[in-house]
Amino acid sequence: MGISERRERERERRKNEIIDAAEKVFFKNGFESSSVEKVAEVAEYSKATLYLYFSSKEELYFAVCQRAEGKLFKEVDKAISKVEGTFEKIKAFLNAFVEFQQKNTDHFNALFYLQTHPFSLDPNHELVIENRRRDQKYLNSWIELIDQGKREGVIRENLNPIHTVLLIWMQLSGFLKIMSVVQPHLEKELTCSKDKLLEEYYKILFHGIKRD
Amino acid sequence: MGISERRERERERRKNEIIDAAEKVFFKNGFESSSVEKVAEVAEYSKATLYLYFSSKEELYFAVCQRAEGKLFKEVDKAISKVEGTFEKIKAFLNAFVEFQQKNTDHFNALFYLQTHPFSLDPNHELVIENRRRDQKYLNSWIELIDQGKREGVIRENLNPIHTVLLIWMQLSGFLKIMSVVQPHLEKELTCSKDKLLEEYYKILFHGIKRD
DNA sequence: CCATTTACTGACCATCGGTTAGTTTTTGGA
DNA sequence: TCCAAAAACTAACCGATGGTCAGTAAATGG
Repeated sequence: MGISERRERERERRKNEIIDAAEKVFFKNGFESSSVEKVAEVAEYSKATLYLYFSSKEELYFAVCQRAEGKLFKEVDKAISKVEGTFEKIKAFLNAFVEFQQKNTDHFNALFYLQTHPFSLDPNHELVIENRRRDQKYLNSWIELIDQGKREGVIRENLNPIHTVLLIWMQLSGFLKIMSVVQPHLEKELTCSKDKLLEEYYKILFHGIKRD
Repeated sequence: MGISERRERERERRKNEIIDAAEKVFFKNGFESSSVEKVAEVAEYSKATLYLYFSSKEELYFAVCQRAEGKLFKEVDKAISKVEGTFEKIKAFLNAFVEFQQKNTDHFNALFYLQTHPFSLDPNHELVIENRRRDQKYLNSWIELIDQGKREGVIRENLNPIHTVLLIWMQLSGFLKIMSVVQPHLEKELTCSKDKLLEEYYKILFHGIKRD
């Protein structure tokens, strides 16, 4: 049937247009302060129609975040592929992440909010499963990188690659999020710039994982 | 006037009872999913009465968090005072923090939510100023500790104490929060326990800041 | 030509944060 | 003892919001 396929395609396109609208609204006001009504207005549909495409406000937000994550992964991949060597790749990874947070603060905050906010989405939801699979795949490539670093002898032998990757991820997201919250206050009251702090972070991290 | 003082005292006591009730409700359901109506019900007042004591839901939440932070600081202080030596104190600090998160997950999550969620509380509000002063004081005592470690020669010379303290704080809160979110998933899909991960974190951090 | 499916929406509901207008209780001076 | 002012409290309300439902209009396909 050619017609039903065209219909499916158009439905997908409309869905994407709704995500476009949702992105604008959510990025501007955050999850809590955005209303489905407003998203519908920007998408030029009625609110009831949005609920034909997304079953809840959370699902809509999740779709926006998934797209943002795709963008992040893509940019990080690009940055990594430009350099050679385990340590250079780790550095490129960190730098790309920081740059992403600086240049796409909206995307980053949305992703962080999703990760730390207890959403009540069904774990068996198609989108959620797909997302988990992608995250897992990405994580594995990082574990592989650290493992390679160990084999090359540039990373300390007594470090577990899985732990190391998870820790870097945890530290980095904690760093970036808190930076985005306290940055202005920081520079005034502690005379402490973001760049200096980041530099110090690299220093401690690299010293912590590098082989003597 | 003895009467007006007694009145003030009773007002303060009622305020505390409301915070007791708010704590129960907020800890059980989180900020978003708790309603002021529900807090009022538990406190055995009408909702309108709560607004005579707290000017918004956020202010009420802030009061709950301030109490939680007091508890955290107290426990951390207790743990530190038991040991001697800079590195031992840092270890005690980290352990106390982790233990607090494990034993008082509700308190910890409330504090983290407050820190990362953009609340619209007046920065000149009495409670907010008092809180900032306490945080600052606490931070300073930590900076002093790291500085002492440097003078003693157990911490690397090229590390800035302010940066180091902030980084430890950022890393730790990122670590604990993500742990509290992904812990079940982690153990199943990555065969990676919290304790092992924490151990690895200590390893990397200490290796990163310790003098060779 | 018509029954079914698809796409869509206005009007509605329940809940929630916050306000208002008003009642009851406590007080302190005459 | 009386009474006006202040303090403590609340029922009823408001506007906004996430989500639902009954129903319309158009495309589809036999």
